[in-house]
Amino acid sequence: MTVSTDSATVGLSKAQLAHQWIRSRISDGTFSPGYRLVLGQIARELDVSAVPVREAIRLLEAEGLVTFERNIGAQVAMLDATEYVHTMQTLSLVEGYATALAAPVLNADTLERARRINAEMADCLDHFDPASFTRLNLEFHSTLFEACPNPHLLDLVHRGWSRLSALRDSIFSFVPGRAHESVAEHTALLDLIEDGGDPLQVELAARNHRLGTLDAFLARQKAPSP
Amino acid sequence: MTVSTDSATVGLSKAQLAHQWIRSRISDGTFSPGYRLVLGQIARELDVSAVPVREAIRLLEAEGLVTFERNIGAQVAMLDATEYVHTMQTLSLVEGYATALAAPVLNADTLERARRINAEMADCLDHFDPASFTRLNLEFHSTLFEACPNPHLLDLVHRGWSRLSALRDSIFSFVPGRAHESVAEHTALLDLIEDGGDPLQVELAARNHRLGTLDAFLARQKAPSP
DNA sequence: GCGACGCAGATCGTATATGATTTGATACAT
DNA sequence: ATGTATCAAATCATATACGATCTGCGTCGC
Repeated sequence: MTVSTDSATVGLSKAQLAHQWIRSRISDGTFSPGYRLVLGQIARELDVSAVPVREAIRLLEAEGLVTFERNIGAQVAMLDATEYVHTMQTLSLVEGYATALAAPVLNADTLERARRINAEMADCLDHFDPASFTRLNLEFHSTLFEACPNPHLLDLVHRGWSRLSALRDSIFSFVPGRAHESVAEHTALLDLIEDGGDPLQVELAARNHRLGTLDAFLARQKAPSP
Repeated sequence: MTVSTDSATVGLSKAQLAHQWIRSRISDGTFSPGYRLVLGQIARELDVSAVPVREAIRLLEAEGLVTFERNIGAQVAMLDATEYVHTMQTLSLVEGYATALAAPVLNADTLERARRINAEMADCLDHFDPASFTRLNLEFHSTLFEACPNPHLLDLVHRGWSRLSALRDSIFSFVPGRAHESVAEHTALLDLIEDGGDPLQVELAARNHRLGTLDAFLARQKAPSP
């Protein structure tokens, strides 16, 4: 979706290549939280020198995906429960607003596509396919917020999702009860947008939908499956 | 406030030094929008090699303060009216929420300090001192949002202000009428917080206060001083 | 006169080499 | 046995050198 990493790499500097490559590895779970990123090691693997790799890692640090200490090294950010809460809180905020800004410019086709994606999500619940459900969930929300006319905001939304995907194997997990609720809220949100609902109402609906997922996680933390 | 740049520079890498140095130059207006940043030139001035300077510039690019093109060079971001709108919109959002999250943990001393700062701002209006007014405005808002317990959100707020300060000489300007309104809204916001107002109410008050400044700017754009 | 070609300067991009810092292990003294 | 000093390996940090790319200008052919 965002970048195919191996297809359209023409014109990119090696530093940018390394940046995307490492980010993909973090997103797909090859480098899980806590994994140590050694400059020389990655440089050899990508067949480049250490300088561009260093630059890539510093950029990832700025994005919050890795931590870095002078003369020590870098490692994929350890995203504990607190970090998860902060990230979800921020993402709920910016995505909610982005969705509200995007709502007025969404056409019927796009909304119809969102409904189809949501229907697929419901199917995933029937067949118990959490992986597809998670993938489709991003697809659903993307369909809405990608139309946001404010590029800064959109960038923040992307970064938020990027962080979340980095920890999908460590903390985040599929909560069946919440998932059903989620699908229903998607429908409600689409209805609200289609009816040309008040922007603030759309914003809060989108925000609270995401915060609901956070709450479900927190409730699950307190009382692990008995 | 954020960094003194020349005082506590111990333990920082040269790349970090360059990063802060360039950022300060952008913030204080030495490098105004459009200014061309030449690697070798800056490297000579700071008496370091080009590599750390390059890293610093790439980080500034990621922050949105400079634009960068392969084999061409970097320049301080040209922040036109559209960019200003997007930045203000995003900042209003994140700062509003950060303020709402911070509100419950503000103590009486802090609120009292905010009131004093606001009183000083009113004085600046009487003596027509736009520069101090602008400085105090940041100080006022910092007093409130710095207590925000979500570090990601706080970082976004800082970045927003950083961007704004970068263009203070090009677009942003002091609008006397709006400034009076601003002081009044500050008081209303403090009252709301002190009364333990509903978080959403605090958020929207803080947000709309900032958006009001944006609106004043837009109105001024359409109808320049007659 | 006008457009295409090509050269020179400027600037970025990266590889290589060297220095600085940290870490961990080992040996020694108490 | 424990604590400390010392050394070697690993790793980051940066300077230097060289290569790649772009820009602007001058020249040549038409």
